[in-house]
Amino acid sequence: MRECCDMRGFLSFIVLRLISKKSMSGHELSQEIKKRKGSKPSPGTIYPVLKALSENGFIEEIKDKGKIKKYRLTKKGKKELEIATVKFCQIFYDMKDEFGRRC
Amino acid sequence: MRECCDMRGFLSFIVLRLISKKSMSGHELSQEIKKRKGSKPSPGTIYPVLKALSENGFIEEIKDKGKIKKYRLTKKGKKELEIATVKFCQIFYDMKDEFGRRC
DNA sequence: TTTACAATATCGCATATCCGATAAAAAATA
DNA sequence: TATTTTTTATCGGATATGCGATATTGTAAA
Repeated sequence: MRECCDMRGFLSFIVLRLISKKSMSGHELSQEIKKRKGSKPSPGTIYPVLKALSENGFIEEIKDKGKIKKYRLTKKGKKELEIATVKFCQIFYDMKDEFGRRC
Repeated sequence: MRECCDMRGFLSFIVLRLISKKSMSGHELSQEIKKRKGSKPSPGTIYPVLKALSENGFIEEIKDKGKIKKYRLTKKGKKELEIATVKFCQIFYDMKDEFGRRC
């Protein structure tokens, strides 16, 4: 075991959540994720995730020329995020207390 | 993509959390996880996880008569859970609001 | 004791996740 | 425009995660 509870997985979920609040580029996402997780996802991690989310119609590019490509949620993506959030809350409902204590 | 955000991973974390509240057997854990996630982990999933956690000294058996083994956290396991919980809160700190709204 | 059942254990397989290296493209700067 | 830097894209490989099938073990019931 590499490390118990290294919080793998959930990267798509985190990305959807971050984008839902503010349109972001791959690079910005990487930086925000580094802030939270401590480690920055490698380019080989983040871009394939964005590609997959894109291909599945959950996010879409907004690119005005001269600027870095950013992503925003689609309608489908919003639905997906809502579903995932509900699931998350069901699974971790008792983390509420932890958050209350720690944040 | 199987499904975006299917909440894979985190099984060890969930197990540690559940056991931290109440000593449980593999079977009980499966049932509680089914309640939360909707799907029950297969025996081929849950028992290897318990074995790994055990071998790493995070949990230990309390065997009261019978074949039903229950597990409890060790001191090392408590530390590990604390570390993981802090990390979790850092990554998902803004889920606090969601919990507030939904639970 | 024999049978039936429930809980646990293990195996092989499929897929997902993530990384590092490398390349390409775009933007910024000179 | 030419050059450098930043950002994005892709590929191969390593490891993790989880499933289903099967076997084992222990318990209770017949």
